[in-house]
Amino acid sequence: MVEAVNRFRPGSQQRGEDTRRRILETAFELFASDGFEGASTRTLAERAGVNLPAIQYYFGSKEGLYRAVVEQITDRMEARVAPLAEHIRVELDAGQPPRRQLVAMLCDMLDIVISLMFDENAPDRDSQQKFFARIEVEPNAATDAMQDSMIRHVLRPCTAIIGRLLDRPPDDEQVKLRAMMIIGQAKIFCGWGTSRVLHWDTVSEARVRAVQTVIREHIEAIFRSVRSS
Amino acid sequence: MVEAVNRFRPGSQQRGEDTRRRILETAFELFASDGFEGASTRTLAERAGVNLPAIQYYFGSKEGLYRAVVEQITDRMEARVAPLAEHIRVELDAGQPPRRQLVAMLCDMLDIVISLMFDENAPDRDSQQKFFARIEVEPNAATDAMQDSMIRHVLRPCTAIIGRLLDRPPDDEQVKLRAMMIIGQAKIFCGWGTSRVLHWDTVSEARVRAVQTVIREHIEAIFRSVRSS
DNA sequence: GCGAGACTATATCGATCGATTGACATTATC
DNA sequence: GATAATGTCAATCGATCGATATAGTCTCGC
Repeated sequence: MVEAVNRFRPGSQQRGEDTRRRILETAFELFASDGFEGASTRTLAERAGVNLPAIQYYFGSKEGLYRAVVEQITDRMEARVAPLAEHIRVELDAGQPPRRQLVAMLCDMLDIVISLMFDENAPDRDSQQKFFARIEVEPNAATDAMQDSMIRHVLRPCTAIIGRLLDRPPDDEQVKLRAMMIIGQAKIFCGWGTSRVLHWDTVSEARVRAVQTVIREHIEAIFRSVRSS
Repeated sequence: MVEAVNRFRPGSQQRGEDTRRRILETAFELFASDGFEGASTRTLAERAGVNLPAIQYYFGSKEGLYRAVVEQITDRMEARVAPLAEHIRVELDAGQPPRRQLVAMLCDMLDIVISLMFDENAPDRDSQQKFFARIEVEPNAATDAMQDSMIRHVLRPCTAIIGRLLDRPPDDEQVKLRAMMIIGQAKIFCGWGTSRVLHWDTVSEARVRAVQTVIREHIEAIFRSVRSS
């Protein structure tokens, strides 16, 4: 079987590009609120204003569309985190930074995570939070890759820093525990945080800074008390 | 239409009681791993070793079964938390406890939450964690009630204590933020915690205590540094 | 302006879902 | 042991799902 040279490329023209983007945006919102199985391709097509076969046309299958959504979020997350992750790696490789700098880098990382949760002036902030909560309960090849990316770009730099702060290897169990707990302080806002407890219908920049300030205080307090044993 | 006086009661006899319990257990595991829409009544009936109509017979509908599962978990959670929640309420009503006692009570509450996540020697610990993560993304009349229960029995006592520690009203935004973050340190273990980062295939009692010890240190460190402003 | 490729529309397929029917088996009660 | 209540069973219904077949429209290069 000879493969055709000029394969057709969905979304290569103007009209198709718009349609493809519209499907992707709607799928992001619908998958976030209803999940992969809960979101039907029919309501998705209707809400996006496209035909039912358009999903198969542009993304191959419903699963392919889900993959595309996850990869988009993963890329967005990596783009925001990667620079700091690289900076941390370089600083730690250069030697032993002073304690104050280690804590500062850890706080900077959590700042970015917080700003990711409350993605400023993004209309899909709510979907973003819901989707982050969903990857915990929808095991998948795509979501697994996203989790790996988050572990590599967020958790691993944190454990590296905390390992230095506690004078323990990065894969030490206590180091991993503390890293997870500190990240958990930010991750809690993916769930019933903003909607049910805090009644934040609008997320102002001041509120995001408030969250970042509090988590900074917690981190600094923790590593002012907890030192290498 | 006259209502019959002697309504039939599914599960009132020995055999039916066993069947009912078997369905409930299997539903707990299946809903936890596959979600409400992902879990089909057919695979559920097959795995529980019962017929397909047995679900409607004992629980009215699939949704009724889901409700029963959620209520069972909610009751289990309330039974573990309620005594301490009441103790905290009484102590705070009596006056202003010393700072040390406030922190101790907060740590005790988190101890219980941790032990709930890692429900010792329970065969369904994995399902428990998954289900706790699911209620964040599966809005429902039943899950909403469970969230309300968790807010009332866990979050509210924590905010009450933290309000005293910071000399602020319990509904102060900074108080609620700190309470959520502290609980988030425990809640993080519902997700990719035990399985992907820590590679805990078995959860020993020592590991649970390790988590409790670390979170105690964090709480004590936070309120050693952060005081009323 | 015409033909090829890019894109959209209608109708429908097979599979699976939750729920129901109606008959049968078991158990309790008198 | 007869009768009614309780529990189980195979068969099937209508609805909805994801995917496809097929035909039509639009756009751009020549």
